[in-house]
Amino acid sequence: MAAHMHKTRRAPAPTIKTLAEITGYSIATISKALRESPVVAPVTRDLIFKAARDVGYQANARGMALRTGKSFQAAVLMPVTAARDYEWDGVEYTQILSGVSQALDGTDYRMSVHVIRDAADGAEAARRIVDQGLADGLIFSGILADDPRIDLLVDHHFPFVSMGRCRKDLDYAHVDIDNEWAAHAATARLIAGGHRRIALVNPERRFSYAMDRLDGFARAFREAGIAASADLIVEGDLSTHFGRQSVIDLLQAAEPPTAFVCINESTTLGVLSGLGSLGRQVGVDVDVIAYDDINVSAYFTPPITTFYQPIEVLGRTLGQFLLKRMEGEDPKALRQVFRPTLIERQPDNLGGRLV
Amino acid sequence: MAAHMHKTRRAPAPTIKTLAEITGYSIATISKALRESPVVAPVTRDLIFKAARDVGYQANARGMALRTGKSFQAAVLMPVTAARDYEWDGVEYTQILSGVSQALDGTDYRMSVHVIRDAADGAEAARRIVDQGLADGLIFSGILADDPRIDLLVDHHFPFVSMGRCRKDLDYAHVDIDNEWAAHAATARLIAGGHRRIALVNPERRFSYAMDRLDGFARAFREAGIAASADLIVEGDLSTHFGRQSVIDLLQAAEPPTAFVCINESTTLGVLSGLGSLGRQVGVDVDVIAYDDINVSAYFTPPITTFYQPIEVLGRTLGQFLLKRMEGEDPKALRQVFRPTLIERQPDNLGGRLV
DNA sequence: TGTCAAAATAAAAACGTTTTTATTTTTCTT
DNA sequence: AAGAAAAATAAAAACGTTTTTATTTTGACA
Repeated sequence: MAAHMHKTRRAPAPTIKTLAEITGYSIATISKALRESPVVAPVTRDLIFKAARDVGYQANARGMALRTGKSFQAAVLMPVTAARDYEWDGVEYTQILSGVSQALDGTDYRMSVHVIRDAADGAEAARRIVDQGLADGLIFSGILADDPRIDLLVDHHFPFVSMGRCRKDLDYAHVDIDNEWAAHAATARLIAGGHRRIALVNPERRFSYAMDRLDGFARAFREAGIAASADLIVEGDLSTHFGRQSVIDLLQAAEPPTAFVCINESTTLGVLSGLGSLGRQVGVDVDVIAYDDINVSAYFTPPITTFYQPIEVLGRTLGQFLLKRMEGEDPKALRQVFRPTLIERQPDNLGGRLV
Repeated sequence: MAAHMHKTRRAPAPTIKTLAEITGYSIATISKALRESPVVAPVTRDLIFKAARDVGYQANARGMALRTGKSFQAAVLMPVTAARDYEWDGVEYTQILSGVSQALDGTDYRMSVHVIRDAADGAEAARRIVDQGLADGLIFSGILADDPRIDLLVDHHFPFVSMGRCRKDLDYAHVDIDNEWAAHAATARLIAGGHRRIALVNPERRFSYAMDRLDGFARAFREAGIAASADLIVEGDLSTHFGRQSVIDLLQAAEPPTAFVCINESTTLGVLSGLGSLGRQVGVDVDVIAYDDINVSAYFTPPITTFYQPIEVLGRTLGQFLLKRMEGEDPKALRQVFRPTLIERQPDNLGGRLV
């Protein structure tokens, strides 16, 4: 029967103009009322709010964006190096994004994610975001000892929060792990357990936190009055592959390590894999202590003692700080350095058992 | 000396108006020229392009957005269930985002990520994105057998690509893993190796792909003319914790399983952890076969035989399909189902060894 | 009750585009 | 060389806001 059922035309979304027609006020008044400007009379404000609720008014983000010059986007740079076969990469970013998103929840800001492949790519992305106003604020990690992004953003007064600190004396908002402290604590623990030949599986030195860890590692030896096993420091990307290969290489040295300090859950898995393939048993032949941010070490075989700091918390703090920065808060007030907590998991009889 | 060094005022970014002034053409012509409209003379087009290049003109996304009604955002719903202590969660999303981002690279679209906590949250996010025009297209996963998001989006003619298929007969763009096939192949392999008591660690049935796997699992038994070990099917979230607990529960049954089919790398790690803690050796006491999308199983101890499909490829396809959908391409033409490839890693002597 | 200040609201401009419509210029035809 | 058609360009309007400026209304005071 119904000859040609044409699609139900959806009513166009109401705008402030709609509200103006409904209430009889001008669009200027509507706008001010909705933004709770004190110049509009309380009674009309309430009236307008009611009308807005009735028709289900939602401010048009594009109109606001054009007028205000803001984008209402909080950008996050997500590093993914993933060459083929290195795909367990950046897995902790899920948690970071989750944390940032939680902080942004209920605000007008959305989270946009920019995947970057390396440091140069990251610098370029930051530049583009600033130049084109792609976002109102920026969050990023993998801070280099001398990071061009930080210089750029500070210079442009662009709101940002970095996860990690660079090694320059600049004022900027940041969240970080106390890497020096953690590396020191881990190393000192192994030294106290009798280890002398301790390997450090570390990121490349251009990363700021790689330096921090080297510092902590060295301090532990210094405080114990022993020469650091500097020849057992390996540096590379944070892949599982790298962890595995490092173990295989290190263990065929003349004086092989009796213990390992690992950088993150990804390399730790690689280290365990390497040890397993060489038939070495963790907690018997060798000790491993790691840093973990996604609480996965409990499931390794065997479970590994770690310094644990849930990275989602950092993500949340990053988001909160960024919101404040975007509102103009002084970056000096927006700094937080977390100390991970030790979680003992091995049947850990570190105390003269080995060596 | 320099008394009061005032900040160098950055020149305002050039607009089409700037270009109009420089070239002497009207803004209408500038706009059309930049968009390569055929109505503008080639010679003036070139002239305008040159001017644009010279002054470093970048189209203002906000102006375009307002005028066109588009947002130039491709939204991705990222599920993060992460209760405390279940934090190795959704780790494959890094790769998905990476893939989507690759596809979007070089286009005008940016990727915005919306974190969702559960199915209801996801439905709400989809609704908000559609209603408020937060994005021009949507990508999401974790498809339910009867997924409200798909109904909503199809109904609104909103461009989207789902990772996974729902169990309703609707036309929509999607990318999927052939879960039925993979579950069948894994189960059949174990049956051929002599296993009869095979456990399936599966997601909850409301997920479409959980059903697909059940189908494949059942088919393998049916084809072998054996009754399926239906009592060994466990269903839960995809956490490592669940994998571990499932093993512990299953192995104290009257007739425990001699093999496990695992759903993803996260549960697999849990299963291995559970087996390890019970002193069972994979490849000796019990066989495990898994599905892996981030290529991490090679590093488990022992390495696990898996059906592997790099999920970044799916991400890339999702992004490519979405672009096409947003350009109006027929969803019927945008479907792809991937079959993972078997990677044998165990010293796998499946062939009458057990049982 | 008339004047003036304060309060409330309205009008208009602007943000940077795209698109529709109008105008001018060029080219072709005869 | 005139006229018409086609090509090229310009003008103007619109997208939905916010903000600045202008106008009207109200209230206080004498």
